[in-house]
Amino acid sequence: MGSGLKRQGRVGIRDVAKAAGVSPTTVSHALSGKGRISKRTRNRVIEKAEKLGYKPNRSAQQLVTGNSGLIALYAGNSSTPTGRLTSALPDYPFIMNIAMSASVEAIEQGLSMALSSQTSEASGLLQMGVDGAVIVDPEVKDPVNEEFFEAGLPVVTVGRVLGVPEEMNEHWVDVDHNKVTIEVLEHLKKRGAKRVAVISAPVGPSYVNDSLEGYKAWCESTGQEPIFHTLEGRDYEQETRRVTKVLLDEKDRPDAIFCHLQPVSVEVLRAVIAEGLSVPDEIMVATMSDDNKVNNLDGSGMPDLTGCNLHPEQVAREAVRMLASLIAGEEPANRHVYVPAEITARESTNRK
Amino acid sequence: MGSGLKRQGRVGIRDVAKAAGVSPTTVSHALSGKGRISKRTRNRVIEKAEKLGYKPNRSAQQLVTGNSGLIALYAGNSSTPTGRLTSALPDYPFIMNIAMSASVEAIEQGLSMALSSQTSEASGLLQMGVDGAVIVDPEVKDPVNEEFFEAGLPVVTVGRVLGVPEEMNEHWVDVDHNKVTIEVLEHLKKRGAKRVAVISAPVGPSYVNDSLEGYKAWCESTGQEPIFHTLEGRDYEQETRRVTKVLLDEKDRPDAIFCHLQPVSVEVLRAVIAEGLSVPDEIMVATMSDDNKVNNLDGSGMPDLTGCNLHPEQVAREAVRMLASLIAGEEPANRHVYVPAEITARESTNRK
DNA sequence: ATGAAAGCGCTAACAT
DNA sequence: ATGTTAGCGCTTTCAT
Repeated sequence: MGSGLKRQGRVGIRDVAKAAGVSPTTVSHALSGKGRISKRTRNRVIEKAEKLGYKPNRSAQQLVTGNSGLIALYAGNSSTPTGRLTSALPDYPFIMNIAMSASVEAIEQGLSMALSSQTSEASGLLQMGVDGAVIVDPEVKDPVNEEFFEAGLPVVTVGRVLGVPEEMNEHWVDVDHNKVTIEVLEHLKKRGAKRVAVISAPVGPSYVNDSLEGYKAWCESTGQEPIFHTLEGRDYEQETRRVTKVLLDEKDRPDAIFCHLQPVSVEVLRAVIAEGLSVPDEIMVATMSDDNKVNNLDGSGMPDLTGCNLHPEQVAREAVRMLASLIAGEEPANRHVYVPAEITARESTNRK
Repeated sequence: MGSGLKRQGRVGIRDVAKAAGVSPTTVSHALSGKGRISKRTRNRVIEKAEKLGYKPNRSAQQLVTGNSGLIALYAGNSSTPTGRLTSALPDYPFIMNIAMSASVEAIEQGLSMALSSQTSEASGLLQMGVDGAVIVDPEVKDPVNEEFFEAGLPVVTVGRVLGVPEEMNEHWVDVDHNKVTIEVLEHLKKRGAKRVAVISAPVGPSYVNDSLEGYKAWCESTGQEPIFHTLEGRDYEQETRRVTKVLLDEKDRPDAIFCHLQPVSVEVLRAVIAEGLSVPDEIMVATMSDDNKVNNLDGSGMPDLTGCNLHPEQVAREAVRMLASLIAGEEPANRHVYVPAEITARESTNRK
């Protein structure tokens, strides 16, 4: 026997049944909304259940339904270029946030969650009988997507899979990067920016496309000539310094730079200041990926960085909730969810 | 019904029993090592089980044993000073590594794992019926420790709880920071260091004590005067620059600097180079916390940083394994486990 | 609209 | 040393 000690006095479905004066079956139905039950009894049952603090025993539910109650959170290493100092930064905090929140939401949904960051682990989880998966920043070429798809297991992605038939990526949660990009651009404009340049993350994830489209549309509508560089991701720091130098040396120099990745913004900040230019007066800098634990730079001699709150916690929760629905055999309320994001203005764009 | 589709043709204990010509009970006993069974039949059963690819149904096991099969990984925010750029760095990769590995090991142990980083979440998990917890870098004052202790639930810590009676921290996994510190110091000495200074992480976690003790012992045995600064953790970058300046301005300047935290080392590297001194020829720099994804600085114009492989994956696995034993009601093989660590020499200490 | 009964896959008393 | 029996707490036919 384990340390379980047979959870003393835990209230079960029978206790609720007795208290409500009905059968266990009725309680089950009332709580799951499956059978046909009169409103009155249902409410009575629910009330009693809450009053007694009834929590269904997940093991029993899983045993009878045949589910394992386990889901995988797969955050592939795709977007984690290895071997460089700064390259680790954009991903860890974001994935940590997602993982923590997803884990909590999973618990609340009666599921538990296994993390995996490698293809082999993910396959292992499949073998172990997970009920479904959340895949963060999915890649088309990643075999994990296909494996789950072929196994017929429900998958919810965070970010869309670009370039595949819709039925292979039916369910996703995403941030409206297009919209938040435009919000940032408008903010910069309002603060007096005349020419806004963009330093983009390497192509691949859908958010890069989305943001760049937003930028192009905004340029079109405002008549500004688009100026953007897409990083290759081999060496963020070096590339960023190079690109920044190029931007600053242009005859018609941009007076605001918007970067997708937070560490890139920091490097831009460094480079701009090193060049003897003032932030935000001569150049404003903003980032899309933001981490409030990280962007507050005071004490480092650099201005706090304007960023976007992409609400990773909410993204994670929505994804897990959607997956839970799918596992329960329900059609989720929405198959596509956009989580709103908004700018967090700080010192680096506070031009007066 | 869920998508579980009643796991078709899944081999159960009865199938194994039939194949081995014994009863289900015997199979159960043979596989768990509980009852008294002859060696011969046990082996036969095990063989058949493997051949048929038998995997026990966790839900059924949990239902009957009364365990939830869920453990908590609690990595408190203690060691994560907030609000500063670099302060996020030391923790995220380490905790990510721990979390991922722990998660995988949990699965292998038939458990699943919920992440939590906040007291409230951890309490929530307790209410939800977790079977035990792994607590990373525990703090004495953290209520989470006590809550679990009082609930009588098994806890394994990663790092020791300092200053509490032994029975409140019976089970832990730790890295031998004392030993690895001395290994680094010896390495530096061998490379020609005459005076080694240490910049220590803020006090609290046991590893800080352990490493500093190692340093003091080493100083005593080599006759070097100890030179160390302990960061307060308010602003790593600024503090580090200040401390480094002080060290470099001493008349009898140290020619090697060992830091606990990787981002601190990077800042030291910057400061030393900015001061016009060469690494490793004039000053060697090394770090204790290391991340191979992060310490490889080439391309940034700075030498790769010598660090220590603290084997976070192994630490996590040991901790989960120990916890699994405790949950199963067994006395674990060891109540204290030291995971070996070793230096990873790189360019920043490669003085010829 | 509600309930009785069967059983998910496993473990653990209690025989033998 | 091995088998028999009785559930763990829940869902789900199938009656009523």
